[in-house]
Amino acid sequence: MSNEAAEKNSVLMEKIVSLCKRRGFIFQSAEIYGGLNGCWDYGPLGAELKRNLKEYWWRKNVQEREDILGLDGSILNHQDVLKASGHVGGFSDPMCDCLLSNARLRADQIDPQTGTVYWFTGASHAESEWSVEKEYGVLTTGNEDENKARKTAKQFYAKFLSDKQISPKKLELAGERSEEVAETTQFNPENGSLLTEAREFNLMFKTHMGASADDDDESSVAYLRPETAQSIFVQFKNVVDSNRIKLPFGIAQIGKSFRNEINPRNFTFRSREFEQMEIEYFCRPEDGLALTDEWLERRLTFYEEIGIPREHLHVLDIPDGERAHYSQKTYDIEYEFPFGIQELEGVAYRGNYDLTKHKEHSKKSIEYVDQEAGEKLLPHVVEPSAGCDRTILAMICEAYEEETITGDKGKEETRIVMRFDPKMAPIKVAVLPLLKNKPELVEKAREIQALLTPFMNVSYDETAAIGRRYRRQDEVGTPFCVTIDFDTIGESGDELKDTVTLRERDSMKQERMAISDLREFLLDRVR
RNA sequence: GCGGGUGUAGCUCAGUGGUAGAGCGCGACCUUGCCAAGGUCGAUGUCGUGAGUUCGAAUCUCAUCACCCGCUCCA
Repeated sequence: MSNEAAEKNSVLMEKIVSLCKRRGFIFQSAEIYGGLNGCWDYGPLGAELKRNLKEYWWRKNVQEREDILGLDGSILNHQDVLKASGHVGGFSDPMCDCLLSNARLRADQIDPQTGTVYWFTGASHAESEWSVEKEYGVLTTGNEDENKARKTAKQFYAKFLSDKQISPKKLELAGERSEEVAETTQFNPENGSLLTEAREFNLMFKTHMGASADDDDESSVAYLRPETAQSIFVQFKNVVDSNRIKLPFGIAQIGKSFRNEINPRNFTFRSREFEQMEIEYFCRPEDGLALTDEWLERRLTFYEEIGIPREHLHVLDIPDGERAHYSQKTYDIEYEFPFGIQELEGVAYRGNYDLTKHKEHSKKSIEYVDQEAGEKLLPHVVEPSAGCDRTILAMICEAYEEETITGDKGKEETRIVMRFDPKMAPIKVAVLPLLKNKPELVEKAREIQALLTPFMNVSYDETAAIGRRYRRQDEVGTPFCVTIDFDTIGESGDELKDTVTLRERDSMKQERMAISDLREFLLDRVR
């Protein structure tokens, strides 16, 4: 992305964030207390939008399928579940920082080095009577000599100088000694500088069960789940036993998950609390790869159905070596966000890794029993795991449009319109009496509101000029507006009596429609 | 975590030490008429938070929180 394009997209993203707040889609969590890093609240319209997405996903993936069942697992997870899954221990990365360049490295990815370390205890500058005492070391390898180490050390100590005019070369090093080391990972391979001690970043939220549990009582430890998937694996046997279901079949779940992200970024994209929509689709080992491809296609179709076109999605076939070791195939479905192409969903073929781990750790028999074939097996699984909040954000970014329109008087103006798919739109129809100081119009409008409310989310607005009200609805993506005028109440004769103006969001076209036809017409388009 | 930037009304922003501002939006009323700019009236601020300097701080200093950008990270 060029700088110019990045700047443009950054401005676009700011406008989207601003609209989300202004119209009540998304607010910063605890804003009046200064905000809570990485957490967001959905306002009235955001809550509607999210419900629409989740309900549609559930309908398509659970209710309309005989082979997929739903689950709603607890958010608090038993520590043994996450030990078995590898999240405890494995879900943290030891990191260290370079003392010289501040670069951050993963401690487990540093190649061990052998060479001579030159240690120093501090440095001073005689002319300005400045000095610092701090242990520091530089590793030299191969044919590098001690002068290189001294130069590096001076650069390090110069970081503590208050007078930046003093050249690092003018510093006097103190307490030099050398040491031979082998296979060390304490030094930055790039520049030989000493690193900080490796620090653990545990990415899970840990808590203690029981109101009187002690903080250092290890047995009371529980975790907020880092993914919804584990309860599906853990309850696999119960689901099988309580339902007459045969392979292949899936278990689906929508719910909150929590990760202590080091660096939350990009509005709601990387949040510490987020919602997932996951399916674990269990199958025979020989069907896994083909089903992975099938699920990828099905998921791409889903995004199209909710208004995210295929051409704004990218499929990343994760190459060997970058996938989790147990995965034979993984696709990432990515969307072109203004801040870059980023992952919405992963479709991963996980083999039977998870069930195997839970069988081992629980020491319970959780195999699937195939009565007909007379065999027991741990099925393989394909996991389409979608980010709900990320999908919402993609829908918002995709819907946002600034349209330049030329008005009657030839002047150009900008119309901000959210082109949500009508199925997803938070408000389906706005009911607008042309004037609010005419009781007959208001009364008729209230009747139409009452007529439609049981079937869809309706908004009633009688303030301001009619054009302004249309634009307000455009900004929140309401696909239809119904306007009640004097013809509706029979002022122009019986032919137009009980008809209204129906205005469509995207085209801004208007048509006259009988009130009695409204419900069916709208339901056909907003479900 | 590092570096840079930002934080003032609902939104966008002006305000470089001396009375807190503008535009838009919002609310009420008027308006027989359909794509935001007709009229009248009105409400709104711990100037992100906390400390310090000062007779006096939105403004200067320090700390802190949040957001944005670039690194880094993302099982």
